Amino acid sequence: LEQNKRTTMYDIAEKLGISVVTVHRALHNTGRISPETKKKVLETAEEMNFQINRNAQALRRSAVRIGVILCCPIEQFCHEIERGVRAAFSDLEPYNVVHDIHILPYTKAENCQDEVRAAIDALIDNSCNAAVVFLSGPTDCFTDSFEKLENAGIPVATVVNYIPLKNLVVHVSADGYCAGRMAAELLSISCSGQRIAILTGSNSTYIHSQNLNGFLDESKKSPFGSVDVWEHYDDSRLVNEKLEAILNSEEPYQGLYITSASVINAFERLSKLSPNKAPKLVTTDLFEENRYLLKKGIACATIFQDPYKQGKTAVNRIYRHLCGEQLPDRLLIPPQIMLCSNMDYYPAAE
Amino acid sequence: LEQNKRTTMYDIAEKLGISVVTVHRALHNTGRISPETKKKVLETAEEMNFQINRNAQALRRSAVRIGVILCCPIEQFCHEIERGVRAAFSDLEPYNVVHDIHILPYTKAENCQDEVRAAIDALIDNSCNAAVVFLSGPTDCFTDSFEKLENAGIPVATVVNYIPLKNLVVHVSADGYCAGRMAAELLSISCSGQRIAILTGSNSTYIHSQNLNGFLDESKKSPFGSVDVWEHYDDSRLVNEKLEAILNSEEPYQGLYITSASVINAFERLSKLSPNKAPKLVTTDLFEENRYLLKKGIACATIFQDPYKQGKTAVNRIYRHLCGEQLPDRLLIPPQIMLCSNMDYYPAAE
DNA sequence: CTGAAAGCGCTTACAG
DNA sequence: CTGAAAGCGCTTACAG
Repeated sequence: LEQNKRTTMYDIAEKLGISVVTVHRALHNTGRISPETKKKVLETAEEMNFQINRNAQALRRSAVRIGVILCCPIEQFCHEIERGVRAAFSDLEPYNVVHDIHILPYTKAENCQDEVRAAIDALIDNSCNAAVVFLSGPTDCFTDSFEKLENAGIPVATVVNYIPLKNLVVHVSADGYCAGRMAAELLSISCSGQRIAILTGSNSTYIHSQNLNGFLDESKKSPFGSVDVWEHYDDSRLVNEKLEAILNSEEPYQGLYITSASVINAFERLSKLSPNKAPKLVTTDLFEENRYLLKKGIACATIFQDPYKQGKTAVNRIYRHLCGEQLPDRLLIPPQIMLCSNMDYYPAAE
Repeated sequence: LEQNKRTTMYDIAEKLGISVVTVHRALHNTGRISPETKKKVLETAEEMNFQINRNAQALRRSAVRIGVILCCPIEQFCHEIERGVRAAFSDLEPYNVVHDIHILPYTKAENCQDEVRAAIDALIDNSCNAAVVFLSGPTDCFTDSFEKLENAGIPVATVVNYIPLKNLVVHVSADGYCAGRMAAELLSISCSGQRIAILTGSNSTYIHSQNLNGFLDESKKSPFGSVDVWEHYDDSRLVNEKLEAILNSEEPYQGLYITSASVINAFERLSKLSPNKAPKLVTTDLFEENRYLLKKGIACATIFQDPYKQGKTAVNRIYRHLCGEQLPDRLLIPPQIMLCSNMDYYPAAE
């Protein structure tokens, strides 16, 4: 049937009396081409409602290689990112996409530096068509390696932590501000007008400050009696010290919001709490520890930032970029509220 | 580089000294082929880790036409399903997929019957390669039309409501049982040991009974003082009558769970409630009415069943089925908890 | 600045 | 039961 017929590059070429190669050059803005020809092609493409056939495109261009570098101190978190990344590649496998995954052990910071550099070199040597990068901690020390990536013309997607790169195509992360607001709103259901404690890393860490700002802004809407912020600077001893202080406060807290992965460090103490007497507890992410606390009724909810989806989305986006799609350069993954009754759906199986 | 090379059907053919056509027949279980040849091909494919190149496959087979029939009395809900369906098609457009969408006005039941039959005929006449179907109400009257679909060999995906069809490939729906559990768990945070009312359609409707069973099962874990079920049989006058009775109950209710779309009918009354005095309210889905109630603090949460995602997933699944992927025949979309602070993320923009 | 030709890996008639 | 040939719509050298 006629209606099944889509416009192809041949149709455009025929209409203008030029070759398909010229059409290709006009559409992809590549090689030398006269401005008038280009203009005519683009107009005609628009007019004939041309949409490139990605099957043909991907078939011709043959295998696409995407490199991935993950380096993160929180093992469970890193593992979920990796699972998401692998799931994306598994979906893309039939489309002739190959991958090059480097999971770097996060031991001493110095060790890691060498390995990050080596991994970046490997991506370039293997002539990857694109890269997905997740690095923890400061990245100033990698400027030389990043420059190599840029010079090799390899487009990059960052996950979780933003890195300012010239060839950055998209940054995928959780919406930490929204997560903080959700925690506050959730606690406000049962703790309106009461005393709240927040146990957090440090206000100078981007994601923690986002959580905190979200929480405080939301608190203005339906005020608590007070909101006290306890920082532990990601020091596991301080985590437990501050937690103890919160639990033994003379004026007791009715609600407690724990940001970041510090639940892992605080787990032993938290697991001994009794569900009915302890403050209403809202945690962050979905580590094994949080699952246990939810099942026991010690935590009433956790704000899940879906690292699986972050990893999966990053790979997907960079692939679609390689296909020529125009997409936004920033993508926020909405946090989700996990209770006991829905947590088995996450992390996603598919 | 050698490592970039994937096994193709030619590689298998060459290895076995047969033609690529025979390999194709073996892999797709089509046409006449000797059992030994077939066995050898399948073994070799496995051994050489053959994965079909879907780009080449889709390119050769040219345009795929997917038909969609939606018929539902709740306009906002139907609209979201449609948006999801269109989003899926928009993603698939570069892959040479065309669509045939029939949104049927849900007026009198009899009217709708004719239109459903006409739409099914249209799908067959246009030689659609697959269909996505969402029908409300009883479907016994359509057996003749369904048979035509079956005889035409058109694979079908159902959304929201299950229909028993021989050519059903996948059914996509929300997990209503989980939604009910989530509502109970959410209310248990602030209403443990207190009196709860559930306003629901009818226990004989599948989705309502799922919500209810989930709620009651979850209640066993952390018991409420009592849980009373009020049925309104989807009669808008009864909705308001029962709601009034709940709100004016001599022994007041501290929590209220409203299943299904009855919030739309109950909206006028609900919107007049004062946030602090009314029972803690948990609603279902994310209609304009729910958004308003969340913003005003009248509802504390709503359990979102993501019709957008249901529609989108259904189209995606049936397409992947056409590509030859083996996928589960049932897909439950996990419900999500919407508060004021995260509702702007839904329905998904992308 | 432009074009002719080959080929990516499949599937679909058609012939035997 | 099996195979030779054409072609889906692009992109990539190569030649001019």
